[in-house]
Amino acid sequence: MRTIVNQPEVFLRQKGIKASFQRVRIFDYLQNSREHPSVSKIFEDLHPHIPSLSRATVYNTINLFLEKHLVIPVPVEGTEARYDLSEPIHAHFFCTGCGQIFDIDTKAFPLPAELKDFDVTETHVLFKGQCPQCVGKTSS
Amino acid sequence: MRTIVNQPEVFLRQKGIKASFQRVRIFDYLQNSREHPSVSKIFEDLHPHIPSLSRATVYNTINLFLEKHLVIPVPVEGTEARYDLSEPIHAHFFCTGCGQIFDIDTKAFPLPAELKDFDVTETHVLFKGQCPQCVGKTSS
DNA sequence: ATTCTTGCAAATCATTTGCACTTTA
DNA sequence: TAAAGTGCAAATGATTTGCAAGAAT
Repeated sequence: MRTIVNQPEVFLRQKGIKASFQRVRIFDYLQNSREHPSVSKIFEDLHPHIPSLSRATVYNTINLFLEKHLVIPVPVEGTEARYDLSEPIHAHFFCTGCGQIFDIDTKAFPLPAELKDFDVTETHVLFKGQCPQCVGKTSS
Repeated sequence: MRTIVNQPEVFLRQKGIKASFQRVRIFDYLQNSREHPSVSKIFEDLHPHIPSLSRATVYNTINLFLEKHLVIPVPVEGTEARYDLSEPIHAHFFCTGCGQIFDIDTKAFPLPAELKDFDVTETHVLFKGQCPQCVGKTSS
């Protein structure tokens, strides 16, 4: 269960990020989105409400959030990067039918013995297939 | 442990793929590579030996191999796709220091109950961090 | 006033496409 | 010789960069 930050400006400052209008809006968007959005999606959804917003600013902001570890890239292959707020370990399910990415609760993955000399900082588990809404539909 | 195909032309035909010179070379390259290479890497390594080779052919071939399920994309974020020959389930470790991707043997990941109505066709486990060679070095 | 942020446009990089030429069954 | 494969160059799409103008401290 995600913890919603209700004072994003304070939260951003604590992370060493100056809380500009655009950054707060993008952070709010990420908090309220469950779709692990791409930069394009963020831009297209916010642009109508912030007409002056530029794609470059969304890229700048996401890259800043990445540096400060507020967001992580969801490791799905494909041409467009998708992002998620950093959270305790959880898995993702990527639907090859509709492209949605679902959060899946899961216990921590037991670390294989092979990795004992590695410094493991992140674990990602990705399932792929069809979600219940897509299972019925043709898949040709 | 990977099974090496020593008659790639026969193998490709069995998969319904016409065994052109370039395709056999690219398949051989994938078999002998342990680096989960990108298209650029494949191209740059083969080009000196096959001067006529074109990047487009490498893309065509990889896309064909993907269709025929000979290779799978390794789901790491980043701007360049990386590929692996299809294999029984295993995990990957991505080193944020040197960019190497290691194969890690692992038991099948137990399917979370949440996914009972999903059609799960693939499971990917990705660990990230620093490999033993990079752990010592500065990380600023 | 200095520093950081934004927004535009141009640049870059990965990937795809269109098409003419070559290979091969 | 028809069908499929290759290679080049141009097109597309995502992302980054350079820079001038704007906002914040």
